Amino acid sequence: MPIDTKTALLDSAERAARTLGFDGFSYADLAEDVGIRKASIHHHFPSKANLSVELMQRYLEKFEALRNEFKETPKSGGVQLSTVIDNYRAGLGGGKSLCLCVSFTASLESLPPEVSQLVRRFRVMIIKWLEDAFRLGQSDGTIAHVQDPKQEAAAALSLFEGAQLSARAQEDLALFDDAVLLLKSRITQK
Amino acid sequence: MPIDTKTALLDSAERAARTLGFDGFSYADLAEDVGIRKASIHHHFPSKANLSVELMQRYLEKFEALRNEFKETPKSGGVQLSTVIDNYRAGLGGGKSLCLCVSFTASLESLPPEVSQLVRRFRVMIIKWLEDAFRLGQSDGTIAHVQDPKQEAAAALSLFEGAQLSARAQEDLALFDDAVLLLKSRITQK
DNA sequence: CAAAACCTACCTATTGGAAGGCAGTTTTCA
DNA sequence: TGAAAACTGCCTTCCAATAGGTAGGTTTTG
Repeated sequence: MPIDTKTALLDSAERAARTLGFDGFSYADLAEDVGIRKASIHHHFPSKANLSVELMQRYLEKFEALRNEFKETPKSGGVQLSTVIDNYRAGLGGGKSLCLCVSFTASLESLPPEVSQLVRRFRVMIIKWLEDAFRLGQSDGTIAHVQDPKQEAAAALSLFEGAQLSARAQEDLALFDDAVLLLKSRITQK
Repeated sequence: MPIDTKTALLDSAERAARTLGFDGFSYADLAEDVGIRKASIHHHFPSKANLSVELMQRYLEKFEALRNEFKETPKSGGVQLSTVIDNYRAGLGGGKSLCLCVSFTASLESLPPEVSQLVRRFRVMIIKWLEDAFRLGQSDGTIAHVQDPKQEAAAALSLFEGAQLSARAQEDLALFDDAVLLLKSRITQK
C-alpha cells in the first residue's frame, strides 16, 4: 500500500498553504497534485474550512509530540533552544515555505475561528517550550545572560517567525541565520 | 474636493491587503468600499498585479520619506530605535492588520516579481535604518550592550515583524509589547 | 473640445461545493 | 453461513458565485 489518500491530501495542502498561503491554492490544485478528482476531496474534507482545521490540528499535534519527546529525555537549555531554532530553519524549505502557523496567522481572516484557536494553542505551546528552555539554560549555564525567561521566550518566538519572513523575502536561508545569529551566539554549550 | 479616487483605491486596497492578505480581497470589494463600479478600477489600475506594485511602491516611499526626515534632524540612537518600534506597533491597527511588507511576504508567490523586488528594497532600507540606529546608540550610549549593529539590525527587523504576527494571532497589542519589551528595555534614554 | 473618469454590459475561467452513482469491503443478524 | 445492509472511497455531472478583465459608450472637467 502506497500512502492513504487523506494523508496525501493533507501533505499536499500543507505544502501549498506554506508556500502559497491558504488562499493561494484550490481544491483543483490539490486534486491534480494528489491524482484524484476535485470533487472527491470533499469526501475527505467536506469544506476547505474543514481542511484548514485538520491541517492545523495535525501540525499542532506533531509539534506537541516533538516537545514531549524532549521532555522525557532531558537535555540542556542550550540544546533545547538550538533544537527549536533548527526546526524553524528546517521548516523554511530553502526559503520557499513558512511555518504553517505563520502562514495561517497572515490570512487568519479567511479561516474559521477554530483555526485561530489552534494557532493560539500552537503559540502558547512553543512559548512555554522556549520559556522552559531559557529557564533551564539560565540555571545550567548553557545560555548566556538570561534575565527573564518569559520575556526571552516571547521575543524568541517572534524572532524566529520574523526570521522566516526575512528568509522568504529573498528566498535565502542566510537571512534566517543572520537574524538568529545574535541569539545563537548566547548558547554557550552544545 | 474630497479625495481623489486613485488614492482612495490605494488606501482601501492597502487596508484590505494588510488585514485580509492580497488574495483576500477582490476588485468587487474595493469597488464597494470606494463607491465606484468594479470595472472603473481598471481605469486606474489595469490589473491587480499592477495595483500590488503601486501599493508597495507607495508604501516604500512613505517609509523612505520618514527615514529621510529623521536623517536631517539627528536624534539619538535610542530615539530612532523607539520610533521604528512605535511605527511597527502603530501599523498593527489594534491587532487587525500587518505591515504591508509582512503581508506581501507571506503571499509573495501570487505577486509579480516587481513586488518581490520592492519588498526586498523595503527590508534593506529598514535594516540600514536600524543598523544606523544601533551604531549611533552604541556610541552615544542610548542603547545598552550593542555588540554588532549589523547583527542587531537583522535581529530587530525579524523581531518586529514576528511581534506583529504574535499580536495579530490573538488580536492583542500586548503580545507585540511582550515581544519587544526586552529590546526596549535596552534603550536607556528617551 | 479633448482628455480623464466612470459607466453599463459582457466574458471567460475558476472557485468551493452539491447530488447522486457505483464498485468493493465490512458489519449485522436471521 | 450467507444474504442484506451499511460504509468507504472515488467517480461524473452539475451549479451558483465570484474572480479578474474587456469593449465601448457616457459624463465630467480643465
